[in-house]
Amino acid sequence: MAIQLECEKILKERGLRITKPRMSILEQFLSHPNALSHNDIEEKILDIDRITLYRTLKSFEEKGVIHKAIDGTDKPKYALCESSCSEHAHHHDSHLHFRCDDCNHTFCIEGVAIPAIPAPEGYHVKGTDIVLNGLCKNCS
Amino acid sequence: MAIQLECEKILKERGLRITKPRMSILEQFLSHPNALSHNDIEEKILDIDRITLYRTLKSFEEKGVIHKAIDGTDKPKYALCESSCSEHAHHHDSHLHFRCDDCNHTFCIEGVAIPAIPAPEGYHVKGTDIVLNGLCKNCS
DNA sequence: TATATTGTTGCAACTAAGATGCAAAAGTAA
DNA sequence: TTACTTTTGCATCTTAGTTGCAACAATATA
Ligand SMILES: [Mn+2]
Ligand SMILES: [Mn+2]
Ligand SMILES: [Zn+2]
Ligand SMILES: [Zn+2]
Repeated sequence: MAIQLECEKILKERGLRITKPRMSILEQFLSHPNALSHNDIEEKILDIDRITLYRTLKSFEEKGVIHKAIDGTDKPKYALCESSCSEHAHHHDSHLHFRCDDCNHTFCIEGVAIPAIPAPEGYHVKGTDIVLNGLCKNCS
Repeated sequence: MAIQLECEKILKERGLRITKPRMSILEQFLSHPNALSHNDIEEKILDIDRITLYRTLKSFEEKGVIHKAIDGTDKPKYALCESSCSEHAHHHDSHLHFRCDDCNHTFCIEGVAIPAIPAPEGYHVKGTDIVLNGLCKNCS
């Protein structure tokens, strides 16, 4: 499917109006395999206000279009959600993230089972986030 | 051992001069079981310049006194290192962190083995960070 | 296809986080 | 006590993120 059409489809499905900034931002996510920071996007789309970008990322996250990819750095990064995610629930509890030491890109890794970590004495575990680091496919 | 003496000992061991700000900051780490953010410390020690705090945290980290505790939030938190850590190497690769959903405190968890995560196809894994969340001992 | 309605954008203005240069002050060793 | 070196605190700057608001754009519906 053409990338434009796919963007429109996603925005419509999540009840977001189709606007120029949203289309270009979403296009960035669809055309990059790695998670993107606010800054990454700002550098790629020059004709967009940074406040709009903040707000777009926030509403994308709220509507289940993107999710924060925890990668151990201080700069938040965002990545596309699975199509099953919605305003009400994100459904990728069990995927992990990989940060490349060389290119510094962060990737969502689907299809690797998250092991159950034995709960430390006295703690009640509800969730597990795993961040791997090392060399990505390109940098190996 | 008196807490003052312990602070002095740690600073001397790591080749850091004993100064008033360093003593009070280190005292905070020794007297709290949870990881502390810049802000946590600033609120507790009122007579210290925030720039000095930034620089102290940085040199503590460089000298192996504290380490960054990855906890999935955007605010960096720091926790005491094991005594085996040094300027040249941190030796707590294999401990994990727990963030409490209720009190928002982050704890280092020693003594829970970090499982080997199967490496995703094409990636070369060098390290694993695990962050658990749920309820801590106090909040359970 | 024009209009009403509502959501979105971009700007200004603000707050918070963090870094750097530098002179004065403090710690250490002789 | 002095000489040497590190550390501190201040001023200043940069970057990150938030909020209020008027103008504007997207959609619905007549
Ligand atoms: Mn992800
Ligand atoms: Mn730790
Ligand atoms: Zn890479
Ligand atoms: Zn708690």
